[in-house]
Amino acid sequence: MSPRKRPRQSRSGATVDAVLVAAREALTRDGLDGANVNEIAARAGVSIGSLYQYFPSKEALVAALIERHTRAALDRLDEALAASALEPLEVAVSRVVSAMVRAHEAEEDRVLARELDRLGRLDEIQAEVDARAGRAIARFLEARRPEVRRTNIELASLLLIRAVDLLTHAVLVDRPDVADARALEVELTAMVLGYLTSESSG
Amino acid sequence: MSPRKRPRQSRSGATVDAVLVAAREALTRDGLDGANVNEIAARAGVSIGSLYQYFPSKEALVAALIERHTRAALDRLDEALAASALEPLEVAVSRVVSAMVRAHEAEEDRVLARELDRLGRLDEIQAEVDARAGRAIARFLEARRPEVRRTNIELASLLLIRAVDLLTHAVLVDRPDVADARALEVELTAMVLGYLTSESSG
Amino acid sequence: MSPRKRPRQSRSGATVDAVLVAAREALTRDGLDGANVNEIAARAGVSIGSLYQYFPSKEALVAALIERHTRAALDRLDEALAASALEPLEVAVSRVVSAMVRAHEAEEDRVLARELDRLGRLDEIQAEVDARAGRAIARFLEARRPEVRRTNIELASLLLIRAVDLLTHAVLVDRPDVADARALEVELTAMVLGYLTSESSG
Amino acid sequence: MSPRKRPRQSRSGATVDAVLVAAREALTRDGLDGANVNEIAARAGVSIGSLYQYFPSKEALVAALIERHTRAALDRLDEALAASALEPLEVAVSRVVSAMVRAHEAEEDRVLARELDRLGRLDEIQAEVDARAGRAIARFLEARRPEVRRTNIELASLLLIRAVDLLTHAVLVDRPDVADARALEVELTAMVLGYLTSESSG
DNA sequence: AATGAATGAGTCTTCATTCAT
DNA sequence: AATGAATGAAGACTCATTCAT
Repeated sequence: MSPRKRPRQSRSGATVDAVLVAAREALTRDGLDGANVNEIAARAGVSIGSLYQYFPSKEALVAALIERHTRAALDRLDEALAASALEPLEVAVSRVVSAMVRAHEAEEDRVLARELDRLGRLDEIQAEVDARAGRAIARFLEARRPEVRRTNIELASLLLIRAVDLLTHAVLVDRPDVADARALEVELTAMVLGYLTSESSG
Repeated sequence: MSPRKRPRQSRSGATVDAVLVAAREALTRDGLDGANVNEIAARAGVSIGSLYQYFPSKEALVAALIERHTRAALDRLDEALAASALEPLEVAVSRVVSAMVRAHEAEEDRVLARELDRLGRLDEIQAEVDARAGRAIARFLEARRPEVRRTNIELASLLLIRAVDLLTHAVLVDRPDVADARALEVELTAMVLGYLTSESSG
Repeated sequence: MSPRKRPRQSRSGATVDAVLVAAREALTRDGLDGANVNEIAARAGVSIGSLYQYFPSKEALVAALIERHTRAALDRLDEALAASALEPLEVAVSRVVSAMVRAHEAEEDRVLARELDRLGRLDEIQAEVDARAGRAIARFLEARRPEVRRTNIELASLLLIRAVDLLTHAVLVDRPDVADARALEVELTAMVLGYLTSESSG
Repeated sequence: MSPRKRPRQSRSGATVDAVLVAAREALTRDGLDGANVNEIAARAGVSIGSLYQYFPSKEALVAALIERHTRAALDRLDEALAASALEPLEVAVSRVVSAMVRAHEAEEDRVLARELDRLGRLDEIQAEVDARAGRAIARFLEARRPEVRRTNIELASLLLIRAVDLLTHAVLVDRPDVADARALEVELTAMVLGYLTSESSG
């Protein structure tokens, strides 16, 4: 299920990279089902046989793609959280939101992730990502109490992660006419702060 | 794109309905590309020929499905907004959020809509829905000033619509272990209220 | 195999005619296989059920079409032959050639006939037509001996019928840029006369 | 329209040939629409996937067939014309007619070409063939003046090409009972000679 | 290790024909 | 007699994957 072999030679590394680049392009353009493995191989300048040497199935190829990019996004989140540990809440939230919005400049990831929803495979990766991001955000929220008034930290973490992620996509990709990244950051920061500091009426 | 013919005999209505039901199930389960038109017909207890008599392509079938359910959701939103016109902001937001969360009981719609993103066709439907929902929410927000402090009403409307919609899906469908509809409503209400009443720091 | 019923009422006659007209148009435009019986019925303003009441199969429909138009062409040939019985050979040939070229103004017939080659059904009609036209031409040639020097009258008749027919089509339909009907008649007359009066060198 | 890829391994040549042979048979027997690509592949002992690797559509397959055989016929015509350049007209015509009649031993070509009339694609091939053959015949006729009395050389060339071609088909394929190739050659030679040397009465 | 030819199950769609109303 | 809804066999084409070279 994981790539059949770890690249051992620079040639292999180059091959794997070329395939991944071509695959990202194809997946982003044509979607999960629309993408054509033979075409990906051709665009990568690699024979279909070689591609299957490194990725034993289409699914494995896509999983590798997701994994690579998701981890990068997670690292950025961790960084932003660490960097703003000592800042006031407003500043910290603003920074983290900004980092997440900026991550969408590598927008293909989102498209890919959305495509992948249907692949059982993703669930594993997604679950791991959720867990790691959730833990990081949760730790942040706990540390900010009682300024942060939310009580269900797990739920709050999930909502925040998803809200920033999905809304960034919804605006920057689907409705770029309505706002740019800067305006979006302001609003999202307001939303997150408002949410964190408002009283539960449940 | 639209049904090929209007049913004129009583048989046809039943045929169309059976197809739509089977299609919804299949699309929700297998996605746009995964769904098999022949299988849909079979499950509907209808010949493939009959299916194509009413829906001249797979795309038309899905579009019909989306349209039907999207309009229903819009109607529910309008109702909730009208019903809470005289209520305090907290109550009104709570009601509207609740209505939108409940709309997700017909959750397939969202899955379908997501599938349809790749079909140019949807853009028309989606754009119309956005416009209508956006206008309704915008009117609501304007009427609540200055209690509502957001200034970019168009952007705020879009974010609210999407936030409630996408987060409901993210929780109830993807992570039902984290919260139920009731808990979700509380949090979303907090988020929306917090967002609407917090100060812009942009 | 022949139309299921003879039209007995004026309504039926009108129905049959409407179908035949629509069928001719469709066949000419789309070819034998391309033509769509359901569409023919629709264009004729007749239900598909009614169409099948009068023509029990697509084949029967096409056969009826061919038959009707082929007989008309044959009649024109007979006429031309009769009318020029007392004329000198040059004049007679010119007239007959002219009549056959003009017959192509109802050009659909040729397209139809060509399409029909593949239908076993046509063989019967075509054979009958060949026989009748062949006999008429043969009689004409026999009567013109010894000015007409051809000895294999059956073969000569077949060649003449086909030559005029096929070449008229080849020029007027496929290469209308090369010559018009008038120029074509001159050449065909020369060809036929040259052929009839040249010596066999076999 | 042209083969999708050039065969690079020895296997492929065999595949392409096998497909072409099976296709010719099927097309000749069932016509353009009647022929079944899956069946052609099966008969060729080749997977349907392989067939589509070399011929990306049914149309491309037929076009390849036509092209291959049409060019061969053209070459035979050129040869015959060159070989009889110094002969008396009677001999030259007899030779050329004979060559063209013999070309119909690969008779399927004509059937195929007729089928292809409806495919726009053929027009290109056919136009090129017409032009090349027309030029060759025209040159021949010009060189034989004033023994050849025709004045509209372009028209005469077209008529001769088509007459020999179409009549050969009409007799040898449709009515083999009426004459064999030898008898046909005699008559066609008489027709062509008679046509070329008779006076225009236009 | 790489190549790319070959495979064939799977899918959408069409259309001649039937038959209940 | 007419209608038109329903039928379903059939066929063109795609693409993930295998394997001989």
